[in-house]
Amino acid sequence: MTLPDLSKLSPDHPGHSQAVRAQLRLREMILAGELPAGARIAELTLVDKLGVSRTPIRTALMKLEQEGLLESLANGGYAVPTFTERDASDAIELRGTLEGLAARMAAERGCSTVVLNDARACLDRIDQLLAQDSLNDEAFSAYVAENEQFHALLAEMTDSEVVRRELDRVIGLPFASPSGFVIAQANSPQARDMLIIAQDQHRQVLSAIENREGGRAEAIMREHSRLAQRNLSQAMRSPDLQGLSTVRLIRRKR
Amino acid sequence: MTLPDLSKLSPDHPGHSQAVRAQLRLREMILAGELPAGARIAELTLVDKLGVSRTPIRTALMKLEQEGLLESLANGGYAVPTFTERDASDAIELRGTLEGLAARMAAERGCSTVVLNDARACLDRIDQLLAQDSLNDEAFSAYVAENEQFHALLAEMTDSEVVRRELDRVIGLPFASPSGFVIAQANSPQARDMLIIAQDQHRQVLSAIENREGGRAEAIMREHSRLAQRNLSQAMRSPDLQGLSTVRLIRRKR
DNA sequence: TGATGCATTTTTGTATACACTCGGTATCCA
DNA sequence: TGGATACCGAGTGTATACAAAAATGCATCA
Repeated sequence: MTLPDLSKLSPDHPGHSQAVRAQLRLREMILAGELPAGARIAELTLVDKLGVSRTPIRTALMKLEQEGLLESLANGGYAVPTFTERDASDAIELRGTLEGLAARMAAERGCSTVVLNDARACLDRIDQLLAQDSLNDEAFSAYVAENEQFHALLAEMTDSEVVRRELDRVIGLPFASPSGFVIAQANSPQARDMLIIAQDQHRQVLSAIENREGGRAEAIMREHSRLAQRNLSQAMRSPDLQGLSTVRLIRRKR
Repeated sequence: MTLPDLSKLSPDHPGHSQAVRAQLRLREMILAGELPAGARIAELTLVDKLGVSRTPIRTALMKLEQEGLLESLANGGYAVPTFTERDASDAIELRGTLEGLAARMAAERGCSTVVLNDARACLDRIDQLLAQDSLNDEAFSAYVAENEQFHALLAEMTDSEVVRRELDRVIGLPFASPSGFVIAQANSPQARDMLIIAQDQHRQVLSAIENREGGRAEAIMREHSRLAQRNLSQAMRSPDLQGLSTVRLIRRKR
């Protein structure tokens, strides 16, 4: 499979403020490896590279630090952190734990039928996508979108602003995204099988929530995140996936 | 018991940057209820109140938003959010879940003997404090400090930067602090008993970690957070604690 | 009387100049 | 030659002026 084209160079993200545009551009630059990992990032160099003044750049840097894509240095300033495979693994485990909490809370407290219906519809669409025995790039992108949608709906089901916010935040962490590494094995022999398993877990967690089985719902979501762990480990070991932007950020052995 | 004096008005927090000082001052103002909940906060009014320019105020506002003490409005600007008792409860549950994760990871992966020794020493100091049958204010403050220290050490035990950062963040959330509501029942009849129970859980989780009993460690920390839930519920129902800054932020019924 | 459009004002977004701190280097003195 | 000090530059912290956008109020018209 040809990897999806991630080379939207310098998209201007119109309609946003300078600060947001700077944030988006910077994120792309970091993910693309354009900024040397570990090296200090001077605001003034970014003024040249991005063509905006220091003020929006400063806000963008602060936002990216809170996203975990930059680390703040002792004497002010920021640097691109170096990530280990373990960092990525921990981020996934963290997400799994919080999604487990969300699922349990949804089950115990109950959640509105409208969200449940949305979730069911979302899973139906995934079923349709998986009906074909091999996924083309287009179907695969659609799967990724629907998958993230389902996980977002799960966060909504908690009916807790605190948990929802935190879950959104953690999903935004580097490597923690629910579909961060599924791309790693897009149409390999086992690829579709993995997606089938994931989808079954989706169905099961939804049924657990509907039946008010809190413990079961939590356990399923935790186990569900192990799929991402497997994908991560596979991506790290597959030579032809080393070019992947997400994978490239991870340094083997600190 | 006389409630601890929280009226350090306008401390200048020397040695910090203007931005940090503004952040600290603003936090105090919010906790003290000086800023009307729900109302929009204009930067210019803060320029007058704090005597610094807009730039450090902006950074302070962003930091406080990420702390959960401010919410950002759709068209820019910030407002003091209104919290419900359920928000506070959710924050505590969230902390319990993450501390459970931390304890389990510490148990499963093992952690350095130095941190374990620090933790043991910390618990010994708590034991000493609890040896007296009634705690004066001083001893009580010391307890709060040691308690937070133990929880901080727990975060360190994970040996995972990702989880440690997230846990630190969640502990900073409004109402989520491990000793957020213990103050609520400082020297009531059951007060010391509660602390005794909490301390026993501290001991048990440490032993679980040492014995590599991940599941047990996790369960203990989750249950441990229920003590905070009980304190919260008690604080909300006790009329003479309504003046407490932490409690005052919570609106009954949204 | 109600709604709509415009003008005014308030508030945030952006650019930039200045201040201050921290490293590095070169120079001077012992 | 070694060490200490002074100077210089790079970079962040802060203040402020200006631009743009949004909210407000008023007046006018249907």
